[in-house]
Amino acid sequence: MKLPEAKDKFMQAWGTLGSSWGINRTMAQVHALLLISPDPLSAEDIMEELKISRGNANMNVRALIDWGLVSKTFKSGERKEFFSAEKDIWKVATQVMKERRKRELEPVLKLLHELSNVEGDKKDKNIKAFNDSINGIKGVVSKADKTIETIIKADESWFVGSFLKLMK
Amino acid sequence: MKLPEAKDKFMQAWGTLGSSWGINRTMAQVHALLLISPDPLSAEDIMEELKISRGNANMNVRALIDWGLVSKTFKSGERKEFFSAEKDIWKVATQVMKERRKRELEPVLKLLHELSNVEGDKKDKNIKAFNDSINGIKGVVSKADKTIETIIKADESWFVGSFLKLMK
DNA sequence: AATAACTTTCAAATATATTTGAAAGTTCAG
DNA sequence: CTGAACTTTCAAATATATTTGAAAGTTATT
Repeated sequence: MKLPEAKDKFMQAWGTLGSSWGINRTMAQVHALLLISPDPLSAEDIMEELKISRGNANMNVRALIDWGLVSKTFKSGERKEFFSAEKDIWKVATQVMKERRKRELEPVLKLLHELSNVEGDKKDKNIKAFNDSINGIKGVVSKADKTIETIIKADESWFVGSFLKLMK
Repeated sequence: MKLPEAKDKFMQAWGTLGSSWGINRTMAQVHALLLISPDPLSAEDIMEELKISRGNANMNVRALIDWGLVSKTFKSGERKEFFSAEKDIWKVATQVMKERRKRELEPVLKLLHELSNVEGDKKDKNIKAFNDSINGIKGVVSKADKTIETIIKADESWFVGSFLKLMK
């Protein structure tokens, strides 16, 4: 397969994967494009490669910066901004985990805590079923939360090298 | 907080969480409803509780069955179907991981493999950047894939009890 | 201070995803 | 069989999310 075709398939696939994980398709495609570019790209480059408007390019690049996956760079003598993506995929993965943990897991945990004890007769089977569910979910969600925290703090070599051995 | 309010907040939150993880909001709400119901519910019950149409209720219940999270049950003397959700949250979590792995991770891995070696001069920096990206991603994705596989095979007590200790 | 080179914003347009509801399909009791 | 009780389907309607592009904003240069 030639490079242009491969690039295209990759950006497509990254976009699809992103959108099934709650990340806007175009944002994921911009990310893919920057990931495989050896040099930083300008807004124009992005608009052109992905055939998207200036506004769209701008918004999605901002979002990626907000997620900590992309940063601005400057070329001497050029006034416009260039963008480049973090190339270390392990860092990308931990950064995404960190953000999603903060944005989604933490609020859910907070709510689950609030829902932990409803008023009323603990013998009522509706109340009992509810409390049991909430507690079960709370257990698994907070375990997942702590696991992610540990993974984020661990370094790549640990993950790559030891994880599977430890799990045996 | 009283039960009806708590139920409502929970179904709401589960719906929101679902939709940021690529699961249709209503499907997640139906799931939440069944999770906290001590007894199986009929299509009518679901329609009424969530104020959704028959078709919608039917489609989402089917999808949940398809995901292995909900099953049909019957009441003697009743002709209609009742539905109940798997109550063990650990099983729910592993089931979801299993499905997403199959539906999303595996196809991406297959593609990454195909993209692994593009034709052309390995010294060309565009080709080099592309190959490096793809290989890096392939490494992390397949590691994640294997990790999920291991977690799925492990049992709950392992996860709950030993995971954090092992990670230290 | 005026202009040029750029970036940001956001209301309107478009595209995508979900929901509805009525018709068609199925199953079962009589 | 037939009709009643139920489930499924799917085209059209609705709701939600994304995209556009032109105007407004910003910043550097002369």
